[in-house]
Amino acid sequence: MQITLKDIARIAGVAESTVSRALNNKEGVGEETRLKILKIAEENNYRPNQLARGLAAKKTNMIAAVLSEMESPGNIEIVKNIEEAAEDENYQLILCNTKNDLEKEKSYLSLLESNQVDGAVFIGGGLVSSHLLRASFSEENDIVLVNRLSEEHFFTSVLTDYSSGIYNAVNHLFEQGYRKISFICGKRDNMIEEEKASGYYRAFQDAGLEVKEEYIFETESSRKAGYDAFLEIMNSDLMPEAFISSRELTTIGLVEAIKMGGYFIPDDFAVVGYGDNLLTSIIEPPLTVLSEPAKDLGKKSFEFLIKLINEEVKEPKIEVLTPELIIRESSISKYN
Amino acid sequence: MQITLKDIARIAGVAESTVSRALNNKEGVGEETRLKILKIAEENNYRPNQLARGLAAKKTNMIAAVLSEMESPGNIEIVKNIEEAAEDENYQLILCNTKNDLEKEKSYLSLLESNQVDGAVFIGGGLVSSHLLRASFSEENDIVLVNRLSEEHFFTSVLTDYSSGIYNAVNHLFEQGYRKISFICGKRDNMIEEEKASGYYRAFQDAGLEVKEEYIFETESSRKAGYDAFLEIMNSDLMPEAFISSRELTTIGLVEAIKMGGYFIPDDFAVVGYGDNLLTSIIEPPLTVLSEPAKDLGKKSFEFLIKLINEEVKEPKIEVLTPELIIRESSISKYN
DNA sequence: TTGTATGCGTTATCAC
DNA sequence: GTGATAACGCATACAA
Repeated sequence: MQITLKDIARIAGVAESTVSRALNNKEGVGEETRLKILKIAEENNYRPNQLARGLAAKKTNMIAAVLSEMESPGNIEIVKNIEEAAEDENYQLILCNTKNDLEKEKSYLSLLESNQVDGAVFIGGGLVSSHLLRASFSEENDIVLVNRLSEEHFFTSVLTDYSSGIYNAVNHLFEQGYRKISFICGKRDNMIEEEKASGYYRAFQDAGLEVKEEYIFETESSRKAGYDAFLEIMNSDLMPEAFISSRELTTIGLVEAIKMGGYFIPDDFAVVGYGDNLLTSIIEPPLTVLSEPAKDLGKKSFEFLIKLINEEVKEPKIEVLTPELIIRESSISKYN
Repeated sequence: MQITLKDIARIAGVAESTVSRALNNKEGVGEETRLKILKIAEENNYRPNQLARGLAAKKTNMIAAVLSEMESPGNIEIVKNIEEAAEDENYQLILCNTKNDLEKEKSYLSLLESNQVDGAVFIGGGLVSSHLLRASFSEENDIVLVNRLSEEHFFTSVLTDYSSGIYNAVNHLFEQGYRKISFICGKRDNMIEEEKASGYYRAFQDAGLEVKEEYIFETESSRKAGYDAFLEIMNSDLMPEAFISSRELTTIGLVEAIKMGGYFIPDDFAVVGYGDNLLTSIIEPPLTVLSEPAKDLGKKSFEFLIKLINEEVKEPKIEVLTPELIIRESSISKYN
């Protein structure tokens, strides 16, 4: 059995409250007794029971990272950075994977409601569900959103400015001389995907060009969807010169399909993908990508969450980070 | 404020213990009262406080996944599978990243000792530290090791049979006609790396061939280390025909270096790498790899942990899973 | 079947 | 500076 605070009190011949104060570096305990208590605790390898502590203090020093999916390297990267930041502040991180299942999300939300965690950061996923919305209305639930939008209600959020990201990507392709640019994005009832699309439109508009709707493909977010999208396009009579893929997994599938079809990048098709990870940098040819600011997304979101928990801020804050366009071979025109 | 069990008892006009029983589906509560209680709980969105529950029942339904590093996709994959298995059993998972820092590992160990988690699975990392050893001697700490070895003491473990994995890899290369096979592994004071090396030796021995020590390179586990290893080899006068890289990151670096040097795989050098992930399957050419049984590593380790927690087993069990050799283009000899 | 009482390990509020 | 003592929210042994 672990040694408890009560045991230490008994050994030291003092009251539990004194031990508690000494161990927590609170004032009101003589230097001599403090030292004695610390020594006993050390010798007996005392570990405060976090449950009891959390119960009494109404604070667990745990937060939940609720992921919409664990497939994309980008999300993992964000979690990694949250974990790092959390560790610095002595917070533990509970990993939750909803797989885009609202029921699961709902159940993870109860971590907050049952006071098991002090706060939660939701990473990715569709428009906020009613559960989330409802939870956030209770002042006690501290929630931060990463790369996730809400319609009616403001959450403290850290977002990627996908619109300007795509805008830059399109312009880059324009500069390379490409005009027939196919855009592979997600279903546009998803606000984030709609935002990406807006960047596409805006770029064409600003260049005085007209968008041809046929060049926009809405697909699921998966490797296979990216692969299939290319096949479908090849079966049509549009012959794009370039592709922009707005998500990590579809980017991979798209590139696979192009290569599998015996085509060359960028000679036959230029490609701008999404996500700066091992894969996109190593694949042949190295891919021009929009690089998600994963590090800052992680750090910032945790920072916001801590401020919410500590009640240093009241109104929701929103920070928007711009993805960086990392230009590699896949989008460089040979006619340039 | 969240509604508590006491509140429900008051509303229902019964004792707290009755409410507790009803809510936990325990016997000894009338059907009528049970229904009434359940209804009240439902209406008020009651969430049991997990801290209080854990404190009283000495069980938190949380486990820790302690990762030696979060860089390798394989480890992430294992965590993902643990999370999945855990969710099925209604366990939460705390994510801990030690970055191979023993001090951090030690601090995460206190999660166990402070009863914040019911058990922990340690994924990867060097020989078990004394802290781990000590912790495991206390019967109360339920620990499972994944891909990690211990010298003196048996832990419940799920291991990858690296030795036979490498053995098979070497034999595969033999069959392809390669004899000068360079082996890039980790420092061999790490038992797992030593085990991998043993597979290399064994394969040569069984084939009646002699191992040339110069062909074995011990490096760090990183992309850069793999890259540098190739450069170093090119600067020597050994001209290997094939490479076996025993870790994910070095595999990637190695392939990069080969391509960067203007060489072709497998024409100039055959390659067998480690880790079946997006990258190794998509890279050009697709890599022959030893595929880590990540799914089973995850499932099995959680399964073991649960049995330890539930005290269904007493003595440590060890399960050894064999990595699968996935043969792709990178190791197929053109002279075959 | 139901209620009472106690304990889980800590923090916090009082007195002294 | 220190010590009782009451919470925190729930589970459980025992009594009724």
